[in-house]
Amino acid sequence: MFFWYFSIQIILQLEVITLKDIAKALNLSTSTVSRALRDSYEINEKTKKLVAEYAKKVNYRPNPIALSLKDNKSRAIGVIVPEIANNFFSQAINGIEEEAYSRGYHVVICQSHESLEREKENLRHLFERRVDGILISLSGKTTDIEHILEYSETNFAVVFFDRVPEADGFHKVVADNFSGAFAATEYLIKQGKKRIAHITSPFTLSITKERLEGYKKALEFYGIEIDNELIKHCGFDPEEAKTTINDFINTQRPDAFFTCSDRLALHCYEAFQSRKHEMPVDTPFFGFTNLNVSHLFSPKLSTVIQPAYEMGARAAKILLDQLESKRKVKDFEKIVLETYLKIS
Amino acid sequence: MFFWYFSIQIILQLEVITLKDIAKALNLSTSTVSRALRDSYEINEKTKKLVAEYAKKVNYRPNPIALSLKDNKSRAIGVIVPEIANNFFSQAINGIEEEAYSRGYHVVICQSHESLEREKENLRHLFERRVDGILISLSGKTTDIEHILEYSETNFAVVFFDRVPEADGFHKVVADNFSGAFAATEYLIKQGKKRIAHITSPFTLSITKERLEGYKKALEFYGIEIDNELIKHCGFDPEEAKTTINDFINTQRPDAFFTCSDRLALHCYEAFQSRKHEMPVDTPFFGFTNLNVSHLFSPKLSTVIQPAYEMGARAAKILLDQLESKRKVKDFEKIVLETYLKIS
DNA sequence: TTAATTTATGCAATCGTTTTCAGGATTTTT
DNA sequence: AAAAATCCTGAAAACGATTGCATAAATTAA
Repeated sequence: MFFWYFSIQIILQLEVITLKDIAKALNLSTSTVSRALRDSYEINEKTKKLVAEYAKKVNYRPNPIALSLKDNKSRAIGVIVPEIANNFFSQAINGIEEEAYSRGYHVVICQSHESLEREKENLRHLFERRVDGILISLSGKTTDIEHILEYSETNFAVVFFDRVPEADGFHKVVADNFSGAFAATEYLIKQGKKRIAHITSPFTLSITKERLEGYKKALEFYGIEIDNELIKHCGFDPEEAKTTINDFINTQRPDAFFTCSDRLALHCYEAFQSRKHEMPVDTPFFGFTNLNVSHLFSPKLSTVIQPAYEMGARAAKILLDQLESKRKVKDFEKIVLETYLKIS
Repeated sequence: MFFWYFSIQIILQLEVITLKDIAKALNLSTSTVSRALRDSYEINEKTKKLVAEYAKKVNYRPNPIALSLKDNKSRAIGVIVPEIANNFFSQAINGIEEEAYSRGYHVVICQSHESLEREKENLRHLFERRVDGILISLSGKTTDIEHILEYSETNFAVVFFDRVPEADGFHKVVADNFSGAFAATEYLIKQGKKRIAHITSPFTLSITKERLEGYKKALEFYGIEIDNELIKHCGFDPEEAKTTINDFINTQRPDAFFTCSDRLALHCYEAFQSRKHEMPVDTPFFGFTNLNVSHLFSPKLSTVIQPAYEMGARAAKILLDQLESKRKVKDFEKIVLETYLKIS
């Protein structure tokens, strides 16, 4: 008896109601029901009310797939980031999801794992799945955006964030990498450091150049000569990066570190640990990362924090606004968000 | 001239080809084309070849939305986790995505932010969007699974991972929390510690109970009396947790910490830092976390590592196998994966 | 040669929704 | 009272793919 009641309840809950069901129940046509629900002026108030009440009662929800097919929109957006297991990107994704879900969009997340091939695959995948647009932060191996241009026409809007291409004609949301790097370097200089290492990513990335520029300008501003030997670009292969950094520390003996990413900060720490006895314990580290545990590190890791959540939310907003605007956007925005220092 | 050429190229690339287009071009009907592409025995080999070649030439891809509408499947699965900005979960998601994408499924990720309300919203959202099934790790506030039962009938498979409900009748993939906690506690005991604090989550979570059990059994095994004052359950409000932990350290003066999550480990560290002068520098910390930077902490943080990637991949595999199997699954698996210690 | 069979293809319905067009019923205008 | 305008409503096509059924053509059997 009890079980029977339980089953019935489940079935009622699960029954997926269509327009046709409502039409049949109320002895109307599907078109009338459809119009009534969208509050069309053509439909009698009484009918509207009847339909609305019944729809509510049976918990009617339009089938999003049917809608997608109809108007060739999926109400889903794609996100391509290098790694999800990275605080900066996962925070950015939080921002993206918040904006997207609140506007009724789905978010499909892909990872390029710093590979151009994977990035291309992701793009194809998302395109074939008919997402309405994408948000992308370029992989470390991406040197041009031919593969993105292919898709970036009508119906398929693209917004770049964080790691953006040089080309004009796109919406972009970035952090003020120059100022962040300047401030970090300035801080280290004011600590009395003279041989500040800058360990950074390959030149292909926009952020690399901007941060390097900030580093250099700060040195220049404080009258410290730029020593190119103290600037090290590291690729994405972990083993290679480790060796590079080890050699670097061995030969250069910097008195402070300014690194460009989580990844590189960690490599530096490891190299540092393994030669701890040879180096001052209070060697300051500065990183361009959103690690939320940096203050627990030893030696302390100070960081340039980027407003990751906001970056994601802004980028998503721009994308969705563009998708929902009738006319094609002609003036492309580049939004630059402030960074701030977290001194540990 | 150059520009014109450029535009044409773009248009060719973007043209979305449908069966109808192919049919028209080859003077066949859509049904013939459809059957030819699916290699039906009814179609002449020559026709098949013709169609296949043309389809390839114009880069035909079936519209997944049309397919979804047809057979009432979206080939998308939903994932609900408490937070994405947590190494354990982002690694698990990596595993899920790998498995799902390789089998042609989309993954839609939602965060419950440890809130039952959000978890319900996520479920509704995913259900309305017609995902074929979900993978879920329960929020910290979830005490029963009524809201999931509602959906867990035909066409909507559910697999739990990590934080699972007690109820039978579901697929579950978990870590061996008991053994992990036992091993961690054992390690601390062998370090000569007697007053090992266990800071853990609310009792609602499966992992809380299992880890607590491991902790207790280890103490028991080594003949140390269990002091309930050394076991502290902490809710999810950060401020409250901080105060609780501060008071706890103040009154209990433990000589080692074993925490149940990233979150709690960090709170402990902060409390510890603020009373550093009163406590031994070599106080050992052990955490149940997948933080990949734990060895850089000071004091060192040893961790019980869960095979997050594998957990995600296995859970996804079970879900997809179930979705693709004709008959309804009757025997539910519970997979328990080994943990291992990372001593720092 | 005619009937039976096989082979190859097309028509039309289906999935759930929106929307154009057409028309019946009622009301207003002349 | 007839014509015009207004108000409601429904049939049907469309989105892109699959599939049961019908049928024309070609082949084989009688």
